[in-house]
Amino acid sequence: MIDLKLLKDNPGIIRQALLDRHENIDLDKMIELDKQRRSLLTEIQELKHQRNALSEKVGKLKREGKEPQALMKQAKDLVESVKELDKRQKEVDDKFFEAIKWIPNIPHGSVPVGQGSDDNRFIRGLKKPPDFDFDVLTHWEIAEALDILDFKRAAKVSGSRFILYKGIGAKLERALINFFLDLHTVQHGYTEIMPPVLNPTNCLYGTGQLPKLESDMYKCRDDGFYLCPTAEVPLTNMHRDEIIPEKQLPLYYAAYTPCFRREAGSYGKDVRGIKRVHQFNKVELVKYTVPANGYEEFEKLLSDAERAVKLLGLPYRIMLLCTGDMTFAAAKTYDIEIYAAGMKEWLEVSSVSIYDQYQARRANIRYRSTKGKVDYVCTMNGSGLATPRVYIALLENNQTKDGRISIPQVLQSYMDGKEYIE
RNA sequence: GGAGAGGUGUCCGAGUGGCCGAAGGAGCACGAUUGGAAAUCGUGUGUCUGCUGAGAAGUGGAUCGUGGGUUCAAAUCCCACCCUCUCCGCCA
Repeated sequence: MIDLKLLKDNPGIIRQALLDRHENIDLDKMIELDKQRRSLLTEIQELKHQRNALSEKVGKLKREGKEPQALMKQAKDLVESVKELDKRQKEVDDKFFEAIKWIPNIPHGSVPVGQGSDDNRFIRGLKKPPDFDFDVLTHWEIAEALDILDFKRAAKVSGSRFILYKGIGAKLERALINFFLDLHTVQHGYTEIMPPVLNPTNCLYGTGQLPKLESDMYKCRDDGFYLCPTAEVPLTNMHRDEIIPEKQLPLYYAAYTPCFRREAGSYGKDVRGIKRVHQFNKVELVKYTVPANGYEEFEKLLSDAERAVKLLGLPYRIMLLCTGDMTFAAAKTYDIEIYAAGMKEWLEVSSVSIYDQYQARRANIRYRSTKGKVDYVCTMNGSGLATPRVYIALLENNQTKDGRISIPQVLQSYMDGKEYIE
């Protein structure tokens, strides 16, 4: 949620943000609703004040053993009009708060203004894809030859866009998850969490998936739960409605969870292989910080995720997303992309975003400063990393001329010391 | 799934219709004490929000799990729901 003071005092900033993000939202209507609700509120509060004053007098009279009938009648009449106004106010209020949920976050000043992925800015890493001196295969060709992914049976069990890992292929997936978790918890200081992955509606509003991404999530019919689309949801909602003492900040959390996405609207896109699937594994990193330290911690979070890619020895680059390519709630986002030699494309393996106080306002996560002031925390998160695309890159970049896959050294201890999949 | 107990501020906990935004304690902040600290003593300390104000502040409203209801007046009474704990049942 944006800061409501902005809407009242400085709507120009929001207007510019909407323009930069190419969001078509009727801001004037919201400003008008806000005015309405404020004036109604003032009116109601005045009446309630009168009522309260009368009630107080009634109490006093009774205590003194006097007759309060006249005052009680007066108060009763007042109450009627209060009820009427209350109802109207609630209607306007509901409309207003429903509407402002659709206002996205204000992009940070360092974010380039642009339309889409072509306007993203190269930050660091590899500028050109690496060369191979033989004909490289795609990951689905390699996986089938090595019998480590079973596409047919995945489809039989669950349909298209599902993965069935097999044998040492399954072990490789598990190795990646464990490597990521160990790296971030032992070396980067994150606390490991294993959260529930069925999350109720209010959690998804808290992190900003709802209302906008409703159609991209799986919903349980009978209980209203959503299947967790990213561990960001449980990790950020852990401290919902809390006031955290400043001394406890920053909080670092890392969690492995499966992630579920309907991929609605991507029919026919990336159907081969495991680039775009309905269920995938991801280790997610989430930080809660004091707003003043937000961007410093954000850069550190990025390098924590980057380190995972580096240690795996995969070719990567870091891109700064432009205003048009960022998600709804983010103020700034970096993507880490790995080059997949077989598919010949850059794959997003991590999206690292900072939300400033936007998520915290929605989820009501605050901190008490050492001086006693209460304010919203700053939240941020990033994948560290999402496995399927790392898996793709491993198969496609680490393939050898003779059809084997070399296992990166950091994974070998998780793979019974093996150096190759063959 | 059945039976019972309970949900109050940052935390613990008292409060059964008006003088209760809420005793007491812990914590936290500031000050005194100290060479410094601990301990001790003193003072302060919920949150959200409307209006006025440049601001300091002033003055209102709301808030005791959530939503309704009764009443001039609700933390307190009534109804529904949610959650937690204990016991029983079922079960990986």
